Amino acid sequence: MLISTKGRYALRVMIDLAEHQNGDFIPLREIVERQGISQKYLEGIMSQLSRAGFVDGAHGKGGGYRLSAAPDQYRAGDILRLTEGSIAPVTCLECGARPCERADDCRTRPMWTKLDQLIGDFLDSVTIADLMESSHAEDSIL
Amino acid sequence: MLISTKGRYALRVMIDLAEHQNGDFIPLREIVERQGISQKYLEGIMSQLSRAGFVDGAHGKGGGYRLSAAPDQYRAGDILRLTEGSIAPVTCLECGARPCERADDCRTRPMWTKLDQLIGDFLDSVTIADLMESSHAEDSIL
DNA sequence: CTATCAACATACAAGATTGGTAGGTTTTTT
DNA sequence: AAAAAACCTACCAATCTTGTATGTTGATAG
Repeated sequence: MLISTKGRYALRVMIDLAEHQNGDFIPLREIVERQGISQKYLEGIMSQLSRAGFVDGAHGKGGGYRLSAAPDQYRAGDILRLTEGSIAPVTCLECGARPCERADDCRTRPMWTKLDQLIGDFLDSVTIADLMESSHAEDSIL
Repeated sequence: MLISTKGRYALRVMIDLAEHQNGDFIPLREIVERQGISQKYLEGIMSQLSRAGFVDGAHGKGGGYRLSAAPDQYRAGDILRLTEGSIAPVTCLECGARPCERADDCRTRPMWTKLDQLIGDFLDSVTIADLMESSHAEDSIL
């Protein structure tokens, strides 16, 4: 498994925020009701999205979260890279991994590199706007 | 991480067997020396490859392992599916996963399905022959 | 100024996965 | 009988996953 619930939940929350955006802040409680996700678990994820600037959070009554940009400005790949830490298919390609001493004559490395690009390029080609209910274009990438 | 050491080691062993095949059985000890992998750990992986019929194993002196087919008959995807159990990027797409009750209006499912196909098709397009040292074709897929 | 709402923070934990190790048994050849 | 090598089972420590529990901080309404 490449993508855990953390990344999948993050995407679903971003889509939910996009589909229900009206300028106001949306309290997490509402999202949790619609999506059926543990609120406490989501709080941690939201905190990450908030610190990264993907969403704005507001305290107190009338508070909640809202997107900080238009839905088509968010690439699924970026949201997943943030919440998953890495979306590399093998640990040797993870950002910050100490280089494998066998890398130079590793027969499989070119394959992993290509797969990594394939995955990254695809997930970067999908935006939150592409994932919204309203998005049913004929030329959809999905 | 999609592919653990188990799958990566399995691939490396298969490539090693392909590059050193001469009709004889190759003892695991030799492979371990060349690849720098824990022998005891590898034994478990070899047992899986053997049961699946990907390699032939022979006991006793002069024994060891050898490929049961030509290198171009092995798809990387098949070896990884066997050793990893699944190469689906998300648990909801794993073979045998109980269907998600939200699947029908899941906004992200089409994306995961497409990603799953992308990964599977790519890994099925690569054979052990493609990964051998001798393989340096101009039209290489890698 | 206080009650309430909601984000934000930290600690804990059960269960699964990862990446092995330890110790032995079976089969084949010499 | 001895050696080589596959094969088998059990165990283990560390990490990741998917949360729960228990708060604290900040904003707003009355």
